[in-house]
Amino acid sequence: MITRRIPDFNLGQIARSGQCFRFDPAEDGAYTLTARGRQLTLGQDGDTVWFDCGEEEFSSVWRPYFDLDTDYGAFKRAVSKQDKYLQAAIAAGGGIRILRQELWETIVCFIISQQNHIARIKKCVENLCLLLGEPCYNKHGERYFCFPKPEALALCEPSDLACCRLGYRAKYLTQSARQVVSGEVDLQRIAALPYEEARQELMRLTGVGVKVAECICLYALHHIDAFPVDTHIRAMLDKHYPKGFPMKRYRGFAGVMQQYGFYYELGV
DNA sequence: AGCCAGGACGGAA
DNA sequence: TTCCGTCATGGC
Repeated sequence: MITRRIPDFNLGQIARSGQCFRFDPAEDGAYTLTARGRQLTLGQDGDTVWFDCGEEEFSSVWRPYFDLDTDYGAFKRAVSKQDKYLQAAIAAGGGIRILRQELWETIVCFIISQQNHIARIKKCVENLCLLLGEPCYNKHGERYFCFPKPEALALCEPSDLACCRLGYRAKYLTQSARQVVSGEVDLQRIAALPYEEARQELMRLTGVGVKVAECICLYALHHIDAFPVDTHIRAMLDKHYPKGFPMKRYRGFAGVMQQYGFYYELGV
């Protein structure tokens, strides 16, 4: 068991922030997270966070996953005092962090996310893991399912995924999986590219447009200057930034502000 | 009971 | 280029 005092960290906010769809509520406000081929239970009491794992796993996996070496207070202090909207967003969701999720998993999840509700996205992802994910066992001997590898999806026809209720997105997944397995799209290479080039390469995948590509850049590749505009952010921009969002002020980390805004717009 | 969701695609103009 | 109809599904 690892415990750390972590400022600007709120587990509930992170779990609800819509970046990762594999947080499940556990006992006493704790969460079980399935990610990076593992399953972790973690919880929080005030600014003290506990991780049910050893020191080595914490340092090599979860510290980078939750971006714990970054000072989010600095991001928040960069927000203009006159910007009442972002100040309120930070007051509501200042414990959010930009995660470092696996690339392939993020591609699949955000292809599923298009024209879909978060609650149903979670269900679709869960269905997919049950159908095609490898069964694993956590440290308590409980079975769970890892995220399906591209090879498993590439072997499927869209009709094979019918039980996952993905709708028209099923064909996007099988097609993208084949592009990855064939090497037509090289994820290893994309992971090493700068933001603009990574975004462009990701958009070669079937079912990945500008918005989804930017989500992947932000939530997997940690290009925190990516600024995905979905319906919620569109509403935020129209209502509160009719003259345009102050991108220059937040150059280099606008994606963090996007995430505060998104969470605030969700109204949770 | 509809509305709409973290949009993308293909074809038309 | 931009614009528009279409695509599945079910939570709310």
